[in-house]
This record gives sequence, C-alpha cells and structure tokens, in this order.
Amino acid sequence: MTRTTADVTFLRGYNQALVMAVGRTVRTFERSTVVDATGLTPQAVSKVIARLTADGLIRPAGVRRPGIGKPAVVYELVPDSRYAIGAHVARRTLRLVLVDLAGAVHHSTVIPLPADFTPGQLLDALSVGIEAITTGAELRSRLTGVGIGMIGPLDHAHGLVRDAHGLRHWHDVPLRELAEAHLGLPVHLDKDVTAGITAEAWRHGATFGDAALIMVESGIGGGFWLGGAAHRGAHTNAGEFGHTVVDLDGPRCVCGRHGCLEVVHLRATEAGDVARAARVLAVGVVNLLQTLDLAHVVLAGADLLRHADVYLPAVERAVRTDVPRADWLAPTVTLSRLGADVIAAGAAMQVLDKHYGIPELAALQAGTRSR
Amino acid sequence: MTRTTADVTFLRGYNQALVMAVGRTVRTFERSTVVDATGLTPQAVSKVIARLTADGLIRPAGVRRPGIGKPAVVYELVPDSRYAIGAHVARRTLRLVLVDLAGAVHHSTVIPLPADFTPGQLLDALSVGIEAITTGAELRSRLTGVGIGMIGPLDHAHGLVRDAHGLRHWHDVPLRELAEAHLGLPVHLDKDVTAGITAEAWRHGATFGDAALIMVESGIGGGFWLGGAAHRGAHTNAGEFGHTVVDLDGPRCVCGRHGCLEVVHLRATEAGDVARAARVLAVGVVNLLQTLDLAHVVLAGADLLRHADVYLPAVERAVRTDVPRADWLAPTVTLSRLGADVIAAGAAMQVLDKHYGIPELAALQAGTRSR
DNA sequence: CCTATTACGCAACGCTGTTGCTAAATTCGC
DNA sequence: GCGAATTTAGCAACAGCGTTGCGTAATAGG
Repeated sequence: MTRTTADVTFLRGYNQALVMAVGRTVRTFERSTVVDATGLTPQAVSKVIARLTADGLIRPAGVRRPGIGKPAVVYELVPDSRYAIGAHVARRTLRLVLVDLAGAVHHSTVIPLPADFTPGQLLDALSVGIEAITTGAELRSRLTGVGIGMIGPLDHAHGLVRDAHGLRHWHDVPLRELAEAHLGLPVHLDKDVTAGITAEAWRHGATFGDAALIMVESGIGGGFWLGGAAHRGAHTNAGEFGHTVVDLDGPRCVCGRHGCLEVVHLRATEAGDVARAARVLAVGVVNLLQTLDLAHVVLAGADLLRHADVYLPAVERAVRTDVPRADWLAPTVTLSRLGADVIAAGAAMQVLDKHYGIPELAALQAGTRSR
Repeated sequence: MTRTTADVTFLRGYNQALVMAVGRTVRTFERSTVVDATGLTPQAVSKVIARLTADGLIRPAGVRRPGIGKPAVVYELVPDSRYAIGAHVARRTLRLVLVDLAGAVHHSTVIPLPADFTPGQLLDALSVGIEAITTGAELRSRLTGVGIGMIGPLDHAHGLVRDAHGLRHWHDVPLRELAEAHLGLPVHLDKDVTAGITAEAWRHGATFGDAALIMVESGIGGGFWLGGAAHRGAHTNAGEFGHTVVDLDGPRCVCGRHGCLEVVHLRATEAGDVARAARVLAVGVVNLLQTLDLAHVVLAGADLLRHADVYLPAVERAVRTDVPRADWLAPTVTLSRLGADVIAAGAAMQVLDKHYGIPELAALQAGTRSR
C-alpha cells in the first residue's frame, strides 16, 4: 500500500465530491443543506456550487421561500450530464447497463458468451454491445468510461485478470489495457462483488457506513465497503467469503478445505432444503458481523433472490437472535434493489465514483504509485 | 459515518504525518528519502522538515557526502520528544507502559486489580501507576496523553464502556471523560485488539498494508488494520473473531451459538491438545484471509505465545497450503514482537497516532461530528 | 582556481477555504 | 405604500498550502 501526497487540488476534488454526494442522496438541495451536511462555510459552498454548475453537473431547480428573507436557490443533480457503462462478465453471459450520474440504470441487456470464451471474444461482445446501447442518443461525449466486474482472482491495481475461475483462456490477461485500446474509453476492472457493493454505496452517498454485499450465484461471495471505501484487500482478493469453513467435519469443497460455507450451502440447496440453505448462509452473515461489525447487509445474487422470501427473514432473524446485544449491534438487512443488475450497475458506478466520488489518499494496492 | 471537511490545515497535517511516518520507519533519512517516499517536491519537503525541526520532533543527525556536490543533511526522529502512556485493562490486572514517539516501550508495569473492580478503583490505580512511571524524569510536558485498551463492548467514538465482559460495574461508563478529569490528560479509549493492531501499524509506518492481530488470551479476538486505518466497525465492535462459527454441530458457546472458534479451540486446549488448538485457530485465520485478503497476520496473546512454537508453524502451514494460489496471496505471519505489552503499547501509540499519525477524513463512528 | 555537481531555500505564484462586509430579495408591521 | 427585519448570496481581501523558477552554498575533480 502506498500513500498519495495531498495538495490543494485534492481539497478541491474532495469538497466538490462531498457536495456531489449530497446531490445524489437527496432529490433537491440548497446551499444551507450542504453547509449543514459538510461543515464548509457558506462562501466555500457557493464557490463549489458555482464550479459544479459551470461543469453542468448540477443546476438550479427553483427557489425556496423561507417565509421571510431572500429566497434560497434550490439545486438538483443533472442525472444525464454524465453516464458510465457497466459490464458484468459471467461464465456464459455478458450483462451491459447504462447508468447515469444519479445511479439510475437506463439500459440493461444480456449478451450470451460462447463457452470458454477468449479475451478477444469478450472484447468483441463488449464493443458491439456498447455500440448498441450508446447509439441514437449522442451521449458519447458524456460517457465517463466502462466498468467491468468479473470473478477473480484478478489484480485491480494493474487491471489484470489472474485466473478467472472456470475460464481456461484467462491467465494474466491485461484486460483493462486491452479494453481501453479496443473501446477507446477509460476502463475500470474490479471483482464482481466489489463492484456490487459500490452500487449500494454510491446510491447512499458519503455517509454510508460499513457494509457487505452477500452474493449467492454459482458460489457465494462478499463485497465490502469499509471506512468509506471499497475493501479489496492486499491482492484484490477479498470477498472469498464462501470459502470460509463453517463445518470442520463437513464435505470437501472445491477449494480443498472441508466444510466451507459454499459447499455446505450447496448441499442443502441440492437436497431442496432452501430453509436450511438460508440458515447456513445466515450463520455466515453473523460470522461476518462478529468479525467486522457492519451497519448494513445487502443480499443479492440470482440463486438468493429466487428464494428471497426465505433468505431475507432467515438472515434478519439470525441477526437479531444470534448476535449478543443485537439491540444496538444489528445491521439493516435488505435485498439489493438493483436485482440482477447489481454487479454491472456497480461496475458503472465505480467509474463514476472514480471521477465524482470521494477521493482517497491511500492507494490500497501495492505497486500503484500516483502523481 | 460522517465525513469531515478538508481545508489547507488538513494538507499541512497530512503531509507532515507522511514525513513523520518515514522518520519512525527508518533510523535516519534525508530530504531526498522523503521526496522518493512521498512524491512531494523537494521544496515542500524542506518546508515540512523545517516545521518538524522547529517543533523538536526531528533533528539533524550529521551529513551524507554524495561523493560530489554539497553534502545532504541527515535527519532522525527525536524519540524522547513526545511520550504517551498506554493502559491495558484486563479482568484482574492493569498493565501500564510508557512509549516514546518512535514506538519504543520504556517502562512496563503490571498492577493487580481487585476482583470485579469498579470504575473508581480503576481510576485510582491508573493515577497511582502513571504517577510512578512519570516521576523522576520531568516528561510531564512531553506527555501526549493516555491510551486505554480494554475488552468490549465499548463505544470508541463517545469514550463509553458499554458492558465489559465479566465485569459487573461496567455498564455505560463514560470512562474517557472520567479518566480525563481524573488524570488531567487527554484519554483515548479503544478495544484491546484494535489498540494491539495499531501498535504493529505504527511501527511499520504509512505503507503498512491490510493486517490482522490475532489475540488468544481468555478468548480469541482480532484487531484489524484495513486501508491504512484501524477498522472498528459500525459500533466499535469489530474483532469478535472468536465468535465465528467454524463447526455447525459443535459445542455450545457462551455467546449462545454452537461451534464458535473460541469454544472449539477451548475444548482442544482443555484436552491438552495444543496442536489441535493451533490447527483450529489456523482454520479461523484462513477464513479471515479468504474474507479480507490480508497482507500481514500477527499472532499475540499470552495463551498463544506460551505455545508459540506450535501456533506459529501451524498458522504458517495453513496459510501456505489451504489458500488457493498461496504463492501470491499468502500473508506474512509473525509473532508480535511486543509480547505481553502489545495492547498497552498499542493504546499508547493510538494517542501518538492521533497527533502525529496520518489523519483521516472519514470519522468512522456515527455521531462524531467535527467542526 | 575553475567547473561540474549536488543540496537547499528564498521569492513569487496559483490555488484552496475563510473572514469581513455589502448587496439583493423577500415578509411583516405600521 | 414604505421602512425595518430577515435571510440569502457573493465580492474582495487574506492566510496558508504546495509548486515553480532560480539563485546560492558546499563539495570533488581537473
């Protein structure tokens, strides 16, 4: 992990991002709203608002008459001022979404991928799909970039796919570079679950607390938002939550260990016992809470959402009964509102986040030297 | 979680802290060292060094002749320019240490505490012990404050002890305020394991990656350093790592669940099977790695260090054999070099870290509004 | 003794957010 | 109607940050 130097341009970006975060959390806001939320002086907020307005990111949207005194100008985010494309690369499909600055999903398409597809095949599918989405509307100039969320192991800092599980042609593929060259757009590569949790965080703004996205879909993964940023770990490999042992004498897992959450959960699912599968997952979630003390747990993934009526109450119950002092420790438990689009949408929001989100001074990955 | 506003004074503190981090990582350094490490311009580093020298935090320590050209001034940290006191409050003992700015432990004393001690009794023991440590040397003026590390649950943001496990007189005790009034010094209250990992991070400087401190001592806890800062979770309750289920059908734990790491480990210990206990702990460590992808794992705690020759190799082996792609994912595994002083020393370093460490823009706890 | 080289800092600058204060736009009381 | 009170908004000057440009000090080598 390396650390960046801080100069005045950082201040600019940081405080600007704070205002943007307010803008996408509430529908409309005014100067005093931002003052209260950020602690900046009114004058400073005026300056920031002027800059953002000039860039077209926010715009006046009427006035509010406070009863007495000069009316306050009400502002709103301009959702269609910037867009990003998100891609969710799965084993057989490529899902593409178009997301605006407010985090709304505009298009969502699923493109089938050939079995054991190659990097070249993926790149072609990407460019064709993006072409289809962006055609018509001349939003090319407002496209911030393309986010790709996919299974690991991969190296986020270098944009490298190390060994995509179950895909033979994906060993040390510099996907970010390849895609940037092929698409002519900035590309952000990240693990699927990390992209997913970013989707949740982006829509909640700067005050979103520590959270996890639990994803059940051909395996179990977890994406983490800790301390105001996505947690990727030392090698972009955080989130292999399905491969934590919950049953020492359990069945052997594909990873080599015995009794991993994933394999125990799978056995229950195969036996048709959804209730037990949900309870097993809930044990894993409580394990996470004990370890990390999260404020929010978001459930997602096709296999989970299919039985959301079983999983959600099971996790909610465990969180209230199995955590000591649950009265003040229990997190909110919700289903992802983006449904099957979470990963793709989150990948898109990572691109937006990089430009308009709250900047970090710590570069988490070793080897990323900035300046 | 709330976020602080950023102004130019933040820049000052941040870049200053970067230089201080260099200073405590290496024995001596010069301007070019800092330039390389931080990316600041030489001129900016000159300014920072001038300020730090004026404050007495660093001092010139000779010159280096580069063969040709003007000799470079070599600087070093002034370890005895600042001190902090660290307190480790356990069930029957109070351990006090004096730590200097470089992270070296100068005094270490253990004071017995009465069974089921009250807040008043702890405060008295604290003031007597601190008096004893600081007497003689007139370092009162260089004392930055007192750090207290103790078992939870507690509320770091408000300095509140919620319910110290196994202590009857500790429900919602505002220990930080009480101690500040009683001692006349700034007090920092935190969970024991969080203090412990801070000790490791402080000594490693600004480039210390994601890490965990595994503590085995009347229970199993974990302290986390993630993304360049201590991870406390939403309610300062992160680290209850011992209460993660590793054996679904295991024995009932005091926390109410079955097969917690802690109870499974305890059974092995009680049976005298240290090797098995170590293997069980190793399973938990690998679970952590899968979840968080850590760069460093530090082992500590009296019960572990007593059998370090068994635990260390067991964890090292698991980390190399049970993690897929361990060739690049495996973390460093070490024993805490501070031994029994980790918690107390870490608590002291948290105080130093607050003043001279790298500042954060995110206040992790809800309810801490700055400005 | 001169030159090349390296280290260092003064001075001016551009940029941030802050402070002080004035101006604009409204409601309310008379 | 009209001035007073109130609230919002921004211009102007300022302090402080890192940066840039450039001059100066200190050394080794020819």
